Amino acid sequence: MAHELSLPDGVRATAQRRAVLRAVGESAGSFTVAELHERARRLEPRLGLATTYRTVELLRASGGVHPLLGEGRHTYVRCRPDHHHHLVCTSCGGVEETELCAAPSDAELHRKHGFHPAVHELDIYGTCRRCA
Amino acid sequence: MAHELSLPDGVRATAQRRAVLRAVGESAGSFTVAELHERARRLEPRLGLATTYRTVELLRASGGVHPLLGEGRHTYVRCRPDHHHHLVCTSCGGVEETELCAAPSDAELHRKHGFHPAVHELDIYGTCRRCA
DNA sequence: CCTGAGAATGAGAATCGTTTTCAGCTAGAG
DNA sequence: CTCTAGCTGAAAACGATTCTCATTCTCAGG
Repeated sequence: MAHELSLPDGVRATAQRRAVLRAVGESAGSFTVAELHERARRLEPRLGLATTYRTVELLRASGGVHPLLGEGRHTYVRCRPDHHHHLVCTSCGGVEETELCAAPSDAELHRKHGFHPAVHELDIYGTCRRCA
Repeated sequence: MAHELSLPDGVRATAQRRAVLRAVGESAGSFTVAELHERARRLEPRLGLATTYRTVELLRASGGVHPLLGEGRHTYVRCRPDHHHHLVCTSCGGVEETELCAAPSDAELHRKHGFHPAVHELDIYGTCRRCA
């Protein structure tokens, strides 16, 4: 369960960044940057909002978090390094990961559309077990 | 090819809304609201930015456009009413639609996760024929 | 263990996209 | 044609994100 998040190579390990990393690791579902900031601030009160944004962007670029298509506000979820997609509950806002994936094959996309896929994002919206 | 976009029932057909509709219809790939506003303004110079936002929201709610997970700014693509997904070229920004779809089955999602899927969004990012 | 270079930081200003406000305008039912 | 609820533009307000810059801190190399 506890895949450890880590910073990309070549960036410095500061107390602030560690606090943001831990806060992401402790997060259950989706979160906004402001929520993350508030949570990480309990671990490191000197953490500023700007640094939280900067760290989230680092994590996004290195695949540690994934942005969701939210209504209005931007939310993120923590990501595992392996392939997976998200089950977003429209009732409670919770996000589950699933390894289930059945995207069209690269070959089929290329044959039908001349398209070379690189990555795909599949977010499934619905109702989770708890809210059913 | 030319599925006609239309306004939801019960809203008035004003010159401004018609201009936005035409601008969406003419759009090739993805677009931001600001770009759409600029384009629609050529058809109807008295169109304000706020109305463009309001009309895009109308279209989004009625399924005429679909928001994309962009880097930074929010972009939209025009949508057909039937089921489809998007092939987004990360090189030229063009968006193609595809009817190819292979999301995990409702039954499997329910069995493995207790999740009741309602809708899903699959956006495939890569390189289009032209940019290959 | 020091030290220095430059990476990272917080606070707050600036910026950007989006929504709201409100007084005036207009589509369209009757 | 008339009347009214719905729609509008302009500008202000708003919230999220980025930038600026003086200061602090990390850590590679002595």
